[in-house]
Amino acid sequence: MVEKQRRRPGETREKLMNAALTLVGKERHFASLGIREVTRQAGVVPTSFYRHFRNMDDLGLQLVDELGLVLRRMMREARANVLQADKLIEESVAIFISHAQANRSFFMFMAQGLAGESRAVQEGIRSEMRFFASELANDLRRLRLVDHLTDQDLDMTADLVVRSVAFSLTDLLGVSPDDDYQIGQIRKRTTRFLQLIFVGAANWKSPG
Amino acid sequence: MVEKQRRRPGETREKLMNAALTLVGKERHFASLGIREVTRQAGVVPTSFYRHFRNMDDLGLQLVDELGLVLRRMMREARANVLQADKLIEESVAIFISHAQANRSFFMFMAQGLAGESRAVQEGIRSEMRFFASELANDLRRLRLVDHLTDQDLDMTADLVVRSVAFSLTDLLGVSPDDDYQIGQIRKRTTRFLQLIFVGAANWKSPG
DNA sequence: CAGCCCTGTGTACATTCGTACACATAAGCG
DNA sequence: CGCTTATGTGTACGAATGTACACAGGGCTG
Repeated sequence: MVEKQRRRPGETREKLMNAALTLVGKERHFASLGIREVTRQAGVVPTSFYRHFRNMDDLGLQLVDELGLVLRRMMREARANVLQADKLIEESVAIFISHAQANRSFFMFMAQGLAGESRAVQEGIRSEMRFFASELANDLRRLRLVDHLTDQDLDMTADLVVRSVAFSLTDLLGVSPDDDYQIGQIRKRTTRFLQLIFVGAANWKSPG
Repeated sequence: MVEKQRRRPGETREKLMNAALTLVGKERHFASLGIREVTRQAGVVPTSFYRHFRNMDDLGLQLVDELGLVLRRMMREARANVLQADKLIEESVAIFISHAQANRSFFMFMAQGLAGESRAVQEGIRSEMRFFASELANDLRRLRLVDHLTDQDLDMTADLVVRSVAFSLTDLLGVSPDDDYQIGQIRKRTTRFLQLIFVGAANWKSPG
């Protein structure tokens, strides 16, 4: 009797994933979310959840996949906008921060997941970061800014860069999105971190 | 009628805090722990919880305080054992890893708390890290290894070091405590990160 | 058009949760 | 000794949770 029109396929699934992200965006930790809570936020009946996910961990894994897309978009934009090596670091950090602001919940989920309770999610996020670092290493190789480094040392440098930026996430997500002053401070600090790392790379001599 | 002998004061409180840590050590996330769960693990009736803590966040805050003690102990040991600057980094990293292994649950709690859901716990852990970084900066100043840096740049360097080491935590806590090979890899990688940072610091010229 | 699958709903239930309350015992203190 | 305070236990209950099951309707394929 209740008339339901057919919605776009996968709509509820999206609603559920967005609901989880929304809750994460509201200071809630993903590990503490429940199925009922998420479906409530999504405006859907609890049992609908099982049509798309086996449990919350499963939903988390699918969020990691989407996170990968977000990161790739960010990488593409950075590649397009950072043309000359001059302001490379400043611009990259700025792009990162702007993406982190625009996808706050996603990045919160990422920061949480690094020490989350699902081993699979943890490994998924770690893997995304590794991929990101290896792409960064490729870009650096291509730009020939640090020509004297071995591949291995370049990988290490890229890894350290990605970690430092990722850690800045926890700073960024700890302040209000409107607090431009604090965000500017974080941007400056992150930039200096990366500059310090690159100075290190420029003067690095492989051990042995 | 049930005869209870008086235990050491604060014993139950310790049991509860240890119970929470134990659960965190078992891949559980602190944010997902419940009062009943913790009291069950502690072998105590649920209502006892309220004799010592207002809620789980409160317990978390008190754990942060204890975490401070653990960190201070580690710092003291590092200061005592790292006498000559020669192997400073290697030894410090080794001491860190050994402490992280010995207090695995504590450090897991710390890694989780950085992106946890209680703002107060988050801020507490961040504050411990700031303190740690400032102590490290003092030590570096005292050792006069990086004499040309301004105080501000030295603080930045120490901050980056602490962050890098903290991030290594998530690596470390992701592998089995018995997997000596992987742990060795993490130790080497962390060591090289710090070396890279110090090379950067040694060649750093303050902007402006 | 008939049938099936996919997706969403409603109901149901045992389990778990947080917490309130009353009570018991031991310690400290006058 | 008697009183207060701190700490622990037992019972209780309303609310929330995960999930099982039966059902409904639209879309696709035959």
